[in-house]
Amino acid sequence: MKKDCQMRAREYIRNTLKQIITARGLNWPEKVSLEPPKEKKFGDLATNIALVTSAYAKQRKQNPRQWAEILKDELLSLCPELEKIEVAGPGFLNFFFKANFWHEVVKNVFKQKDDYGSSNSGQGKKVQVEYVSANPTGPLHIGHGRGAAVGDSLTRIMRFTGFDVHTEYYLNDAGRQMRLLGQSVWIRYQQLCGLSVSLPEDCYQGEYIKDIAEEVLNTHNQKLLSMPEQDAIALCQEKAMNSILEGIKKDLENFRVEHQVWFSEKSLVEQDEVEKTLAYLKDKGLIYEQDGALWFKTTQFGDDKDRVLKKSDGFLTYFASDIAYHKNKFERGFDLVIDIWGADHHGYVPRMKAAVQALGKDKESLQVILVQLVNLLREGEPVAMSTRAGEFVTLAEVCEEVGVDAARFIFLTRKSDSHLDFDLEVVKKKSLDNPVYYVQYAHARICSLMQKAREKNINIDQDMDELLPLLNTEEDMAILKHLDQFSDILNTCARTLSPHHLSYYLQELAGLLHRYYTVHPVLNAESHLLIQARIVLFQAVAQVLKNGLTLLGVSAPQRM
RNA sequence: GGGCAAUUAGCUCAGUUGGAUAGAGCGUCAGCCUCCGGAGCUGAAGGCCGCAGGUUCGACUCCUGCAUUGCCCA
Repeated sequence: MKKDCQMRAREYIRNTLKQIITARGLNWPEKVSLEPPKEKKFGDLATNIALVTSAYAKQRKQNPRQWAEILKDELLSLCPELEKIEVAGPGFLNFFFKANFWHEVVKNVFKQKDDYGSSNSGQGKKVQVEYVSANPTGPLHIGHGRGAAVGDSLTRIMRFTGFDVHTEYYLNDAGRQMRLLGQSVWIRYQQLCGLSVSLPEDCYQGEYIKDIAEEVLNTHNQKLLSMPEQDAIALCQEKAMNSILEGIKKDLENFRVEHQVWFSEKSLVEQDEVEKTLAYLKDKGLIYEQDGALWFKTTQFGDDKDRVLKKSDGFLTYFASDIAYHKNKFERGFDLVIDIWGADHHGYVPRMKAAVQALGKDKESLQVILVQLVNLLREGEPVAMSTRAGEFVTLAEVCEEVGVDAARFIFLTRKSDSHLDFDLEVVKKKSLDNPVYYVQYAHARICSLMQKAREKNINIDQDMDELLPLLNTEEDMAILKHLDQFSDILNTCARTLSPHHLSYYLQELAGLLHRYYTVHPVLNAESHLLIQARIVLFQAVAQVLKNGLTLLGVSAPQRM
């Protein structure tokens, strides 16, 4: 995969700079920056090299600016691709490239099409992303949706940037919660059969429990009443889990989220993997017994206190099976394991990292992304949400009301770590309160223009090398340079495990397009060549918008 | 009582290896339709980046303390 022009530019300058620096007996400083500056008046690329090496200049009785002037002259004589270099501020060097350098980006977009922006930065590194993993005790709510969007988009981006990503959903199908679920359905079932039993407070209260009980009644009539209670509860439990799981899978599919593997906690227990893991840790001398319980010395790896793996009543803790699960993950050969958790589980991170180290892995090979809980509002007023009381708005209901595109885009327009107010009325609004429409509109607008061009029989019959030089206005350059940064942004998203940078990039690109559109006529441009040149530019923008939206899991509509 | 995070414009939020005059949208105010989609564009006003110290050529960014908020654990 080719490096993009931005990177090529950077390499180009860096190599030459390095020559100049080392020829003077200086080392290449680690802290040097060579990046596109925020403001375009500072050039296409800027470096602080003269500041970072100011000690050298001081020795020779020069201030950083004088030193920068010397570097400038040498660079200009060595770099024909440069239009000019300016020395600015305390001693920054600002580089300006020639226009034809930026025209190349359009060719690259057309060459690579749906692959434009992709790279091999990940070098095929084997990565697992485990996300959502909600207990199958009720429908997904909006908080799960946020984790789903982040996990899915991150997966798409990392695959696009050269990682070998595998997705997984961990199914907690073996604990107290599941027994409670069976219990809840069993009681509702008995009530439907006319028995006067009441639902204990710690049971699941939601309406969906009644629906499941009714399904049980429909298939089995009153047969369960004559069964041993344990069997009846077990039957209810299985029925409930399957029914809820089916709903979860449907909701995720509707949300455009795919898990390749559904990993059962129960299977770990049944295949003795938890016991084997305990034995493994015991072998390493990391386990001791106290007060009738088994403890894991997580403090050896930086946790604040040791943790219980098996309680005095003989039951294994969730932590025990989680360690077994992560052991299993690493045995499957993943170089990097990414867990996406609700932020309320943050206290769990140190002990899980401790476990990973006890398994002989670097603690960095587990990355936990914490997703803050979502605050659901309607016109600024909080919407009551309590799983226990069964009052909550499900993800499916939210998607129904605001649309999958809008919901996903909102989730992916904030860093996952920060609190999110999700106001149904705002997200529903088709205005800039909700930038998804702004970006999609840019794409639809281009498509509509292209349609019109076809109707007018306008064809591209000229060579690119004839057309591209006509893209020479300030607005042209702004778009070209922005298109060129696409793969950089994707690499940033992958490196920092945060897809939201892409969302901001797309909003900026859409903004540049809308601005261009009002300033420059396309199909009504003054010459036939100019019309073609601008069509080509617009097609390139549409392609990048589409690539970016696809990576967010948001549609790129032709019409709106 | 400990721990983790957050605190940036009236509101919602970006700012990820420490860089130049801290950005965007909404909202407010003022403009742009004989012309390709006005779900758009242009401009203005709006800031002690929670507070106080420290590190250095330079701090919204890193360190320490404090305040407020949220969550987790006892």
